[in-house]
Amino acid sequence: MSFKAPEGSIGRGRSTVAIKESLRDLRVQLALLNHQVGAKVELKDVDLDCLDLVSRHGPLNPTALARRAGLHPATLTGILDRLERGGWVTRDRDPADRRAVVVRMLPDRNAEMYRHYDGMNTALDGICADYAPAELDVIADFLRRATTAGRQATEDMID
Amino acid sequence: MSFKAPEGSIGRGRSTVAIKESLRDLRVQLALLNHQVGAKVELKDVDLDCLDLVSRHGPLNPTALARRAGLHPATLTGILDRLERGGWVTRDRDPADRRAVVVRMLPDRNAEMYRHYDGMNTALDGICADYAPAELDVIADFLRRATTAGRQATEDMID
DNA sequence: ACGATATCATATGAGTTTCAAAGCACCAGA
DNA sequence: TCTGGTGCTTTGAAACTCATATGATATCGT
Repeated sequence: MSFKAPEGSIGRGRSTVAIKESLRDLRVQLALLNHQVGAKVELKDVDLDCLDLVSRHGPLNPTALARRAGLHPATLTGILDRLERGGWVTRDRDPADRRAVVVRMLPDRNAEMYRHYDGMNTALDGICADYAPAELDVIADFLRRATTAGRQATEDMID
Repeated sequence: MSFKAPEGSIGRGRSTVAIKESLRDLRVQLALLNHQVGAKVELKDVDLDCLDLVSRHGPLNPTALARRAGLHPATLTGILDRLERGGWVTRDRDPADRRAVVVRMLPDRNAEMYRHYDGMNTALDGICADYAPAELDVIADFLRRATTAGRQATEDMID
């Protein structure tokens, strides 16, 4: 997917290669978009990634988040400090296990964050409007499967 | 695209929302995959992004790269130091303008980098194999357009 | 129930990174 | 040749990452 395939190993079809190239460009571009959003809200790229994970995978504790993000637990303390200082998340003590901490994104701020992606969102709405419902289903399906593949590839790499 | 839409603003169709959600997941997942690759080759996430840009947009000078990556020129010096030390890129003086520097990725290393994405690549080949050629074209087209939208949204954010 | 061990988050400290500003080398126009 | 502008790097201060140590709590074995 990332970085050009050596000459010998062309994939089965032209479109498959095109898809992988586009996916690579898309990744970089979304990273840059995120970087700009991060600049707006005064957060590091990695902070935004963590916030995304929290917002997505519900309330979770720092250790689980660190594992998910591939970061050292101590590093996460600093990241959570910034996120908490900025009012993006709360750190609550788990009543069941008082060692544990539960990180939770604040809903209002979620909406605020969403606003920063407004341009991209409306652009995507416009793009999607050009496709037939069946085509949209194909695209959605592909993206889901690509994500799963990415997760698998990432896990396989941790050894 | 990133972060959940407020309840009121559901998009036109179910699939469009699903696509935006998946795109968000995909972004995070690819960032994590990159993070792991970065760990393997002892490069920071941002280094890998820059290397990707160099590998993609041909030989270019640090200033142009800094603009593309949304980074401070001084920051790029450090990044290029690491990339050069690791033998990923070369810094050549431009003979026409001896202030200028041309950054160029070394082809051998390109192939080596490609190997780290092997798992993801074969997974994607497998996924693509399940689609008809016409469907693959639809997907490739969508990804291209989404990338363009991302680029536009990023540029609009720099003001 | 009690002590030993494990787990969770954070503090500490060393090494690294980022970025603004200054500096150096070079180019181009007057 | 002077002057201003451009391109990259160095400098120094602040911030960041992460291995290890620490303190608080939980769980296991007996």
